[in-house]
Formats: sequence, structure tokens, C-alpha cells
Amino acid sequence: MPKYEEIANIIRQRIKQGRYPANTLLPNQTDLVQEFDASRMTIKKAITILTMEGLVLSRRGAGTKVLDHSFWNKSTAPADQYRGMSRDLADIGKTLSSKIITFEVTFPTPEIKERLMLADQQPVYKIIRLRIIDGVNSVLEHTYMPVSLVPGLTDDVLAQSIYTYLKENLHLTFAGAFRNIQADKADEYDQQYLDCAPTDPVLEVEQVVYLDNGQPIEYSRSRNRYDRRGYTFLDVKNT
Amino acid sequence: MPKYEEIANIIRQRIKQGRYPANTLLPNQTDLVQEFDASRMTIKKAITILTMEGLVLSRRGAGTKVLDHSFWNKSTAPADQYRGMSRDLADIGKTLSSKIITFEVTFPTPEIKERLMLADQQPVYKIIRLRIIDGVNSVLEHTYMPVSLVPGLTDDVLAQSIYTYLKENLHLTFAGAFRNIQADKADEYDQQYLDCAPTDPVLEVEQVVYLDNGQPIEYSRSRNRYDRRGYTFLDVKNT
DNA sequence: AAGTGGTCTAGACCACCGC
DNA sequence: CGGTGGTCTAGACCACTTC
Repeated sequence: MPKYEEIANIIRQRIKQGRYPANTLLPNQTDLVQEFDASRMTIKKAITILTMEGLVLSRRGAGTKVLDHSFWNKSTAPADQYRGMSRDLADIGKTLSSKIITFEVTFPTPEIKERLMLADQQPVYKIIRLRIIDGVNSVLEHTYMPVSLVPGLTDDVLAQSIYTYLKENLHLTFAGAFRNIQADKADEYDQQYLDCAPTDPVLEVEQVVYLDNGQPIEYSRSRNRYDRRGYTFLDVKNT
Repeated sequence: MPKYEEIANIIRQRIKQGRYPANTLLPNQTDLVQEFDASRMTIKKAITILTMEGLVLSRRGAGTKVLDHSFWNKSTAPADQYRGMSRDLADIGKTLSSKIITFEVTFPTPEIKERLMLADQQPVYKIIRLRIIDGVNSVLEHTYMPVSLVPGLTDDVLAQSIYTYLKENLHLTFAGAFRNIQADKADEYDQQYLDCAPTDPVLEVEQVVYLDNGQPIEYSRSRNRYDRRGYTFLDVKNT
């Protein structure tokens, strides 16, 4: 782990423990340079990480202020494809279980082939999972993954966390994801599995997840019961 | 403008012009160091910007690849509170007009007071605007802003772009925004102004926008007709 | 083994905020 | 005005991919 990440972790911990209280200033960067025996560029990089997380805010000439983020900390956990839904939910004390509706190998439609950047004739997994949060049917996930990239996928893996398997067993790392969020009417599938009325809205999160070599590994549509899941995130400017 | 931003702009332009075609490698960093007469740290910072925009992908040992992002370029423009909706839409050739439904000064509810981090007795603007995209009623915006931070707000400003006014007339700069997205049923207000049926879903984007000193300047709920607007963005890992 | 990007340094200059 | 963070450099070492 790079030095700037370690430093960021230490400072983050101090903020959460209250050693650096909200609405006070962090020690200035030259002091941090001394404490951590690092160059100022490295300290700056650590602070940039915390800035991106919404924990602090730096202003030229005025220091780096610890922000009070308690108000949005209470609400929904931010969705994060790199950790998997189960860990996100565990953070806020909720439990997740899964029910496999469909698990098969098929050939992709032209649309899915394009999104996964596949050559002809490459098979994909088609997976439909019902995600049950605290005992309530909440999300219906339609997922497509190239078979060639994900060997050895089994029911057991699907019942737990796919992403844990990708990371820990296949040692894959991710570059990022492209997402589109929209509202939709509940279709018959949603009504059947999410226990919702024909007039209930659904929040659909469509995403393509990329490996660190640029190859898409997943195309999915997650249909969320409107009263069970929202999508929460921070959009920080610049660096 | 910092040097690394200028370099990023030049490289971005070359990518868009096809001088660095998709799926080829960028010149390596030491070559770029020579061309732009900069240090490697500066070149790296420029490339990081492009990485965050999803234009390129760097891998240790393998170079920096130009990505083919044409497939999501065609879809909805990513929402960006810093430019304002009018410019986002102009990018993809759509027109925006606004109709003011409500414009008044009032005292905030406890919830809004908390989100805007206001002391007691501070008045806020309450603004409701209907946003009309290509002639179709598409978004109903409920916006609250502290009066003290936004002097001189008028009907004329509201009819155009609030954010242009904040930036160019009041010279305010922004730190970022916190957002929550969810689906909801159309309420009577939505039905009246968005011309939608009682059974139509609505996509609600709730946001708090912060100034660069950490003070919230806007709390808003944007209710989007489900068939008119989605929310699209890139989530890139790390630096 | 050669070439690539990732990290890190020690020091410098500057823009900005607040007293 | 002093103190702060933002930028930039020249060079170094290392981890990784590719051949």
C-alpha cells in the first residue's frame, strides 16, 4: 500500500475517533510532513483522498477544515461496486440474502454484446438474483458476464457475493463503472418478485463495470423497489 | 490555470480530434515531459484528469490507452451542477426554457434549516421552476437558497440560469454536492405541471450544493418525468 | 531485459486568507 | 504581514507488463 494511502487511513481514523473534531482545522501540511516523515506532495495526496470522501475541505490560505458529515452518514450507504452490496449494507447494520431466479449460459443480444465489447460467438452468463434486505424483497438484479472472464461461477458463489469471488479467487481488479439511473414502471417480473403493485415505480440502476485493463466484465440492470433503496453519493469538484 | 490542466486540455482535444485514436497508446510520460517541458509529476496529474473523465486508462508497465467511449457519449449528458442544466443540454443539441411557478422568501422548515446549516431566523428563497426541454415539460425543481448568500435574485435570473448568476455575478465557487436519487410516485403537483398520469413514476434527485468554504448554498429536489430524464455518470476508481 | 507507469523526495515559488 | 495550501521541478527507485 502506498504511503499516501496509509497516511490517509491514519488521518481518517483520527477524524472518526474525534481526535480531529468537526469544524476544526487539521494540522497544517508542514506539521504533517514532520509527523509522518513524508514530503509535502505525499501529504497533499493523502489529504486529496479525504477530500474526495467528503471528510475535509482545504482552502488556500485558510487551512484544511474537518467537515461535519453526520447528517448524510445516517442515511443510505453509498452504493459501491467494488465492495459488493453485502458489505455496504453491513456497514449500516442491515442483512442481505439472495435468491437465484435464473442462472444459465447463453449468447448475448446485440445490445449486451456491444456493452460488454465482445467478439462474435462468445457466451455470457445470464443471472437473475433477488436481493432480500432485512427480510424484505428489495432488488431484482439482471446480470450478464462473459463466461471467458469468469470461470468457475457456481450457485454457491451467486448465493454469496460475486464481487468477493472476483477479487479474492480470480484476483481481478476494477477500473471503474459507467452508470445510468432512471425511474420506470414495474413490469410483471418486478411485480412478481418484488411484491409490488402495477402502479409502483421502480428505480433502475444500469451499469457496465470495467476491469483495470479496460475490458467490461459486467452489464447489469438492478431494479430497486422505490421504497427500499435509493442511490446516494458525493460529487466533489477537481483534484 | 495550472499547467497540468492546460496539458490535459490539449491532450483531450487531440483525443477528440482523432490524433490519438481510440484503443491506441498515448505517447509515454517521458516523451510528454519533453514535449510540454514539464516534470513527470505534472504530466501524471494531467493524465489523472483524463482518467477521471473516462477518456484514458493507464496501467503500470503497459502504457496509457485511449478508451472508446462513443457508446455512452450518445446517451444523456451527465448532470453537472457546476455548469447548469442549460449548458449540459446544449452539448447534446437540446433546448431548455423555464417557467417560474413560485418565487418567494420564507423561513425554512427544520429539515431544510438543517440541510442548509442555517442559524435561527435566517430566511431562504423558495423557488419552484418548471424546466421545459425541447418544448416538453420535463423537470419540476423545488429549490431553497439562503437569502443572505444570494442577494439580488430576480425573476430574470430564474428565467435563465441561476448558476451562471452565482458564478459570473456573485463570483461564487463550489466545493461539490451531496446527492440522493430515488424513484417516487407522481404527486398532484407533478401531475399538474409535468403532464403525467397518477400512475407514472418520477425520478427525484435531491441535492445539497456546497460552496468552497463548506457553506451549503442550495437544497433542491428535482422531480424528473421518468421518460424524459435519467442520471448518467462515471465512477472511476482511485487517482 | 527493456520499457512503462506509480510513487516519493527536498526544495522552491506563488496565490490566497486573515489578522 | 505571516501562515496556509496549490503547484512545479529534477531526479530517483520501484512494480509491473511485455517480449
